[in-house]
Amino acid sequence: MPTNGEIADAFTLLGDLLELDGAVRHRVLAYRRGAARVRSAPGSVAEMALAGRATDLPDIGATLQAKIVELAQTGSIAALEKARERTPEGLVRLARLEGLGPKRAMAVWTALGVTDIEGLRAAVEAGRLGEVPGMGPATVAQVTAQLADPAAGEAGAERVSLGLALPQAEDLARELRAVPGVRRVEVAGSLRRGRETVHDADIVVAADDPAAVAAALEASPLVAMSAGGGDQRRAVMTHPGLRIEVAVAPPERFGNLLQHATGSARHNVRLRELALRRGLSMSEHGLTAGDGTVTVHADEAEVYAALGLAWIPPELREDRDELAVAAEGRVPRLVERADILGEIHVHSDWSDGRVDMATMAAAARDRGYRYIGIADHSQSLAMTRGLTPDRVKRQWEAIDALNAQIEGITVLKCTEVDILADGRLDFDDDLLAGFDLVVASLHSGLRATGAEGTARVLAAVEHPHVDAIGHPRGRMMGRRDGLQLDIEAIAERAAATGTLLEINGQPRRLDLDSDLARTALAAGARLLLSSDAHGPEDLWFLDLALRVARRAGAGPEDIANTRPPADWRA
DNA sequence: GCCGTTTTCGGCCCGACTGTTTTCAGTCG
Repeated sequence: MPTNGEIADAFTLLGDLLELDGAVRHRVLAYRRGAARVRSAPGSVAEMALAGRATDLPDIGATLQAKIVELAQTGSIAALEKARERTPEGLVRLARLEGLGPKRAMAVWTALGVTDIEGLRAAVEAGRLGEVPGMGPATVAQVTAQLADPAAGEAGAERVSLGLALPQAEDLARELRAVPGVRRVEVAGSLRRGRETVHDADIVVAADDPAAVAAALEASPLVAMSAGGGDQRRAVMTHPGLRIEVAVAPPERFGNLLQHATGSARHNVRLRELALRRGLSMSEHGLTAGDGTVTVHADEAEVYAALGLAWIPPELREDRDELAVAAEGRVPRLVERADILGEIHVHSDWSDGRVDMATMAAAARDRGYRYIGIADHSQSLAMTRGLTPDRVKRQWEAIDALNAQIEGITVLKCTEVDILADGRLDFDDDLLAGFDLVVASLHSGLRATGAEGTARVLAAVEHPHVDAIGHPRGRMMGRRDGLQLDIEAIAERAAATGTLLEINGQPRRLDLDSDLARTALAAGARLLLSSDAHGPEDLWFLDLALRVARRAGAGPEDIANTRPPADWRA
């Protein structure tokens, strides 16, 4: 049975090949919309299609459903194979290079016979790219620069974690707020929507004089180089290599610009379609009526209100069902930073943390937490100085002493106990019973494929002493995707046993991700937010986990951290 | 290829910017 990801990949490729072949634009877009819809669907779309129910999903019609059935039953799609014969697949990567696109990629093929990246490299080295009609020196230089990267044109190349991009964007936003004449500055785009990875950052600025903003960018110590732009938008590159787009509008239409720049693109398309049905043309410049009068909005909520919609949290603007929900005024109350009372998965220098428990507890108190759970590693994880049972008991004594001395916060005796290869835990039950709370995590066998990962996680979920599963999938961005978990099965058992599933806020983990978390919530499970901090400066990673939870649609009642642990079982 | 507060056919979001242009197509977000 093909996974949603495999179906989505097939549709994406088919759309790309059709686009190169010059197919009608909206047919191409239909495949891309279908791919996105399948990819984010909570259950198996192949099973739905075999039951004739995939057409219940928006953007999936009879034709796409038939192709999903074909893929499930034969392992391939005839239309995709035909498209591959007609158009070399390597051109897809060419078309992804900046400055190229489907038209120019095809022109390169026609003029030079180049069908893949390697062929393009050879053509560039031979100085022949400029022979292609429509390719001037600027485009040749742009393409040549990208070819130095071995991953040039690969899908998803150069996506960076939310946790690495967000601080850079916020630092620049803070600088811009101090510029004379600047009234408001917000981080927008996929960062504002809380996407786990982004390929650039967007900042919007309310100011009457765009030139002052441009000058400030030019002078900023955070900026390595300017990356072009005009009066309304400028792009810069930070020293770590993040591209940040800065858009400027006068304060009276800041709401229109913020809404536009936040996206998602699909959400905005739906919004503009809705506007058209009401006789309004919508853009970042405002709402234009049929007689040409333009209405502008200083605040974003006014834009939605002008279309008869309640304001929609940015994390939900992904073209699921949010417009219908907002039209009915049923927008959910998502979990917020102020709801968070504490967390139970941070480390100390008893294992691989950088500071002692008292320092961590004081830092947690400074964030307004009422409790903090020290969850150091268990004995099997030797490289982290995992605790033996003897050291666990000494740590408990130290925590008792700390609680007697520290004020304003309660320190909890927790552990991040390893789930061993056979699904058993790294401590025996007697010892586990002595902890306030037990987080069980996988740290080995994370490249396994198939069902064994699910079985190990399920064994831990069923364990009577386990309160939460840490970073369930075990992904590490840029290194491994982690396990292919049957998250529905896990979440159902987690709901039945009262076991929490963690959203780990480490920038390279963000695990569960928002799609898995959304599915887990639908199956009735509750979530635990963790920074997995190894020092005080990591505690803000919890804010990243919070964004992921909001993207999953989680409200305060879905998140354990909004309550004291004493309430969790109830 | 999808879809319906104009529709089962004929539409399908909107604008900025760039480069190669002799008036605009292609790309990008």
